[in-house]
Amino acid sequence: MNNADATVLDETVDDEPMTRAERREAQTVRILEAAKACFVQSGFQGASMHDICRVAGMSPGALYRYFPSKESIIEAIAEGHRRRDAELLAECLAKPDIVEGIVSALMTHMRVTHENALSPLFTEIRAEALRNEAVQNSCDCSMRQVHEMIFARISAAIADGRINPTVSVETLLPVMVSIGEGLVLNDLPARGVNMTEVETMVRTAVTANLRPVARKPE
Amino acid sequence: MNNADATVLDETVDDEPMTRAERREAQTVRILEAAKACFVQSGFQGASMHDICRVAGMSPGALYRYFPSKESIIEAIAEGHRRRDAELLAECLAKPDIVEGIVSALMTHMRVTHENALSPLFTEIRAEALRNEAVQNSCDCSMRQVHEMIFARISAAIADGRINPTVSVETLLPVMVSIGEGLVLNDLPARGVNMTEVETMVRTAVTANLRPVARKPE
DNA sequence: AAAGAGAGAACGAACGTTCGCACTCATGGT
DNA sequence: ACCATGAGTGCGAACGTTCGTTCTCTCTTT
Repeated sequence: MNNADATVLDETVDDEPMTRAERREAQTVRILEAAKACFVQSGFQGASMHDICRVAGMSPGALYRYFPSKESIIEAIAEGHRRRDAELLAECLAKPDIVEGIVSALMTHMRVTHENALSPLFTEIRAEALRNEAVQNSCDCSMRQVHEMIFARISAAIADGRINPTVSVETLLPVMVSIGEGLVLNDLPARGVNMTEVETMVRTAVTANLRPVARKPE
Repeated sequence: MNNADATVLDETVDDEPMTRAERREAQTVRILEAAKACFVQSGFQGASMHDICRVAGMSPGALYRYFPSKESIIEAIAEGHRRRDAELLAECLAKPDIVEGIVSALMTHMRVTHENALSPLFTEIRAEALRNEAVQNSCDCSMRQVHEMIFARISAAIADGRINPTVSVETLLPVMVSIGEGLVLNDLPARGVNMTEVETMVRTAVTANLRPVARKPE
């Protein structure tokens, strides 16, 4: 937080009165958004509570009514991140064709991350997970969910003879997830890479490794 | 640096006398190794100079004779990392077959990173690059070198008709580098993933996207 | 004697957090 | 319909701690 962006988060001026609970929820979101902005700019350890207070437009005393510590804010952000990721993935994997499901999961993840400029936050969370146990658990949980979802679909496809992968599922899964992480972290759209071509590459790679078996129409 | 590992870096007891320059070099290395250990455990921002001093077995006054600031230590580490990566890559890419060159570059990078437990440090450097300009430059420089090396080889192979890639080189490069980063960051060997199978997957994916053209023996 | 290397107390700044106090507002007894 | 009440909310100074760094002094080497 080097620069003096004392400008506060967009002050949504709504005259309509809020209940206590509504206001509380709104303030919580406000703090989390401010914290995300600060963490992206300075890192979890580099951003100070005073920074977050300034961006959120409230005093330390007020902020501490909503979160008991800096760490609890970090955990809330990591957890929110995890939840959204899981939802997104489940949606994409719902496609009937498994290759298309995986390709769309990868591409959508990249697109959404880029559109919301989440790649730095993701990088930060990944580093923090190395030493913060709560964040670590959040990441592990996320990873486990992803694995379970894809594992179920791939195992079924293998059993049905719809695909004939080059290697075992135990290898297939972590490698594909790692590749996805690499693609997301690098924020290729921001670097002007042609996303249509990326999709071609991804589809080619996934297809080559899953080796879908041609099925005759019933 | 929560735990009280006052134990100092392995005190290499060498009785043979050293020249001033030799001792200076040895102390510099000693500090860098201590710093790496602290940074891996607590992050660049989380590790304190006192932590580094304790692990290096010297006082703050002594340490500051070698590095003018904490940031200069971080920069030295990032730069050293970059240099070693570039050397390693150049070595692997020297293989005559371009597919095998890329595959071995990826696999070697993963193996070396795992053997030296560098994945956490790499994660840390990547996060720090988001806000530290010097580290950012170091990473950019590394990335540029990698791109140039692979670009030269791929372009030549295309011009010779030895490969016929699915997409343009401009997409091929960043995607392959991103995938490599994802694989390295995730430290698959540490998670018990079968590296032979990983190699199969990587080779399949690279081959499918580069599409080497079969050549008749001359 | 001059310069290099090391020790460790000490510095000001900044950190996460707490405290005391003022204000707001939903609520229930009248 | 009213206002007394108490919990909810906000402020900002202040706390104790820890941070990166500096200083002064003492040895060691040339």
